[in-house]
Amino acid sequence: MQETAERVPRRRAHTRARLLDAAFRVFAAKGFGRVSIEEVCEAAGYSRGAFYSNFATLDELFFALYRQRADLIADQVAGALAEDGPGLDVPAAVDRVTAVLLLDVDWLLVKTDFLVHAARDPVVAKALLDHRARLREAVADRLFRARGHTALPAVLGDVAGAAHAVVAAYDGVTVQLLLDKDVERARAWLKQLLTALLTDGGTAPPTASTPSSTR
Amino acid sequence: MQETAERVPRRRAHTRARLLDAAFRVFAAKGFGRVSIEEVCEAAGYSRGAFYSNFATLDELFFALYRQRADLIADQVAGALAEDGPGLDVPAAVDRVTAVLLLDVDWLLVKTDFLVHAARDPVVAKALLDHRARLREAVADRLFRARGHTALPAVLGDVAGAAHAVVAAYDGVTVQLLLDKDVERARAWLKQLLTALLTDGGTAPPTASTPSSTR
DNA sequence: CCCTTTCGATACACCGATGTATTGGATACA
DNA sequence: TGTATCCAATACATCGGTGTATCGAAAGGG
Repeated sequence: MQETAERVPRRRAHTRARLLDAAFRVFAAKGFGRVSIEEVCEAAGYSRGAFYSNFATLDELFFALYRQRADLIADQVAGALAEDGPGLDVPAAVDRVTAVLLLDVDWLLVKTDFLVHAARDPVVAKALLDHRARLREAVADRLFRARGHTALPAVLGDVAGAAHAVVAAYDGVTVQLLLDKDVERARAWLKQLLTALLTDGGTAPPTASTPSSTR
Repeated sequence: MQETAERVPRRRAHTRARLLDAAFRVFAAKGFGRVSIEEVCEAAGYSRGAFYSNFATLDELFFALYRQRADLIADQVAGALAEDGPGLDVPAAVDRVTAVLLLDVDWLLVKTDFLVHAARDPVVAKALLDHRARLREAVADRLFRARGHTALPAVLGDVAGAAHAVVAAYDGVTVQLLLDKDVERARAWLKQLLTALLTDGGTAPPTASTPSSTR
């Protein structure tokens, strides 16, 4: 509790924010399924009264938490994608995006928990699908603007198909990262995958050696 | 309890098997985090005594369950990969493998639950990484045997790199499948992705139209 | 066919978490 | 400053799940 002289505009908002932050930490550490309301409150420095005053259920808090962080990430990605002119090179954009996407393993943990949760609740699934669609559209727009500078492989179909592939690659790399916790390797690997997907054939192995065999 | 006259060699094995089957159903339906020991026992038609006689904890059962099913799938995949001669075409193998891999959404649900579980327990993570490594090796062997018939894109590096990419693609498609539950689409999409990854550039868009834009 | 061993059912004691109802103190507004 | 409102803390009743200890019955071996 080290908020020195932090002005509180309306304490409700403050409480809510602290609960969300605490929830993130606790969820990341133990997983949604193994967390009790009490634990979240304790981590936030509140009693259960505060929780029930702000949320009806743990699920509701989880949903709010996901929405908050996901929107934040989406903005960062959009920013990274818009960062350069209309038609510049894809590899640079790939670099910036991978830097943003694979930053925080804790977020990936929470995100995957949320996926598992969404997979069993159609309403939540809808929300997640919407979020993913927005991300894909941002990617597709970017690819569309870069089209002509870098030709896409025909196998993927149109630009939307390529965007789909980008997201799939991201998800795939995430899984491996969750297990080996090697962020740098994951980032290099994602770059390589995206390069393989977005450029034609054996054009340019940019740098990095293959993420080795065994691991 | 309709086991008519089923001979029981040693009932312990039978009980264990039924518990595992029940666990699979219950885990798939509600998610590991939301399942109690009692629920599993009830679904299996046993009392908690049977459970504690066979397992020490729910985690242990979950681990056993994963191992059982994962080995089974691994065998099926190995079979699908070995099915044709030394150097035949990759696309055919891709078809057979996707048919095996994306068969059962329930299994994907349980598998993802297990991933989330493993991501927070190094011992379990190790087991899962080993299993994935075995799968990758099977794929790599197959690709190695096909090498020369179908050239791999240079961006992926060696055969092991390509195998890595195959698994990543599988994982990526799985995520989308868990949300939209559209197995056919997922299968088509995985084929397309693998084709894009394993063949050079704009060779041959085999059939299927791109999995559409918006969804 | 009996006797031993093994396995699963039942009963019990024990938390830990939940949700609600109530209370006291802070906050905003006049 | 006084007052009405809002919000989080506390107390309480309850429930579902856990693990253990005990018991009865089925299996298997002689």
